[in-house]
Amino acid sequence: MGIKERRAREKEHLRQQILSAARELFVNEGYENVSMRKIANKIEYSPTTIYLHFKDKADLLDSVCKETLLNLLNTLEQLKRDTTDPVETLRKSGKAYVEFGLEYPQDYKLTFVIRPQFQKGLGLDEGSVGEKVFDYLREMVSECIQEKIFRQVDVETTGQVMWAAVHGVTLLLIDFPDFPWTEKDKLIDTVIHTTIEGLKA
Amino acid sequence: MGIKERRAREKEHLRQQILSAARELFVNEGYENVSMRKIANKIEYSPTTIYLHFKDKADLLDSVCKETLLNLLNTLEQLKRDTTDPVETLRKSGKAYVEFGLEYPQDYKLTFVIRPQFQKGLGLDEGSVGEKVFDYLREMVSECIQEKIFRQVDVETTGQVMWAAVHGVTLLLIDFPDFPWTEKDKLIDTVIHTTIEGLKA
DNA sequence: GATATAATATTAACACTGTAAAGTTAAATC
DNA sequence: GATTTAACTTTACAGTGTTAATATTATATC
Repeated sequence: MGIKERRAREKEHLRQQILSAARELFVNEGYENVSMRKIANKIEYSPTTIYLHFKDKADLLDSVCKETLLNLLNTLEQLKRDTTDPVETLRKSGKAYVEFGLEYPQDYKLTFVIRPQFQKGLGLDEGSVGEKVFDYLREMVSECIQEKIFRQVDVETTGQVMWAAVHGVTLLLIDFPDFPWTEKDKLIDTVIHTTIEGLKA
Repeated sequence: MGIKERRAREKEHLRQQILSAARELFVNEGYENVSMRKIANKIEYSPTTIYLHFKDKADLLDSVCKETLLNLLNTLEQLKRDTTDPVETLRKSGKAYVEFGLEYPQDYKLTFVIRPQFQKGLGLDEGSVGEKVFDYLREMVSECIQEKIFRQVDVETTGQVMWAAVHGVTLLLIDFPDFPWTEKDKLIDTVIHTTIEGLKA
C-alpha cells in the first residue's frame, strides 16, 4: 500500500509547509497582523485549505508554539552539563534560556505570552513539551539542593523562582528595547547570579 | 467665557466615558476581542465619534495604559515607607507591585506586554509616568546601596534585576494560572526575598 | 429673531478579517 | 466504467478598523 503512504507523506508535507509559512509570518509581522489569507497566499493554496489541517488560527499558533518549546528543550539538552558543579550547570542553562528568548523574541513571546491569551489551558499539561522544559529545570535545581548548596526550600518553589527571574529579564529586554538597560549580557548575568546567590544563603 | 469652559468640560467628560468603557471592555474581553463598535455601543454613540477623541484603537489602548501606570505609581507612593530600614521598604514595594499586577491582571498585561507590541516606542519616555515608576524603584534601591546593605553594583543594574524578578513572577502567575505553583504568596515572597538576599552578599 | 459659523456627531463606504457551507475535481476502489 | 472518497476551491457571511462625506446641533454675529 505505497500509495496511501505517499498520500500521507504529501499531507504531512503540506502541513509542514503551512506551519513554516505561519511561523515565518507570525514572527515577522506579529500574530495579529497575519491573516489566514496571507498564509495561504504564501504557500499558494486557498485560505480554507489550512482548515483541513488545523482547526483554526489559534490551533495554528498552538502548533507553532509546540515547535518552539521543542527547540528550546533541544537547546537546553544539548548544553554540555558540568557534572561536578550543578550550580555552574544551572547558571549556563539560565543563560541559554534567556539567549534563546532573545534570539527568537517573537517565538518566545508567541509561546509564553500570546498563546496563553488564546489558549487558556496553557501548554504545560502532563506529558507536554512545556512540562518537559520545566522538568529539566527542576532536575538541575534538585541537584543543587541535594548537594546542600542551596537553601533547603522545596524544589518546586526554588525552580519557580529561577524561572521567574529568567522569564522576567527576557521579556523586559524584548518588550522595552529602547529602555536604557545596563549592557545586555551584564544584566542577564547579574540577574542569574543574583538569583543563584539568593538561593544559597 | 463660561460656555467654552463648559464645552471643554463636556468634551473631557465624553473622553473619560470612552476611556472607561474601553478599559472595562479591554480588561474583561481582551484588547483583540474589543471592537470600536462595541465600545461605541456601550456609551451609546456612533463608532466614529471615538475618532474625534482618539487617533485610533492603539491610541485608546495607550491612554488606558497611562492610567494604569498612574494607578500603579499611586499605589506605590501611598505605601508607608519604613524610614529606618530601606530593605524593608523595597520588600514591601516589590510585594505591592506584584499584587497590583495580580489584582488587575489584564491592565498589567495590557500595559507591560500588549502595548509594547503596538507602540514600539514604549511608554518610558522622559518625563512619562512609566519613567516615574522606575525612578521610584531606583530611589529605593539607591538607599539600600548607600547604606552599604547591598553589593556595590551600580544602581541601574540593581534596579533592573529587581524589576525583572517582580515582572517575571507577576506574568507567570497571570499567564499560567493552571500551573501547579507553590502557594501564591509564598512564591511571591520567596522571589522577592531571594532577589534581595542575592543583592546583599 | 434670522443667519452664518463652528463644533460635534452620524451615515455610508472600503478593504480586510476568520471561517462555514457548498461546489468542484481528481484519484482510488469496486 | 461507475461509484466512493479525499483534497481543494469558490462563495458567502458577519464582523473588523478606519476614512470621507454628510447631517445635526449649538453658538456667535448681525
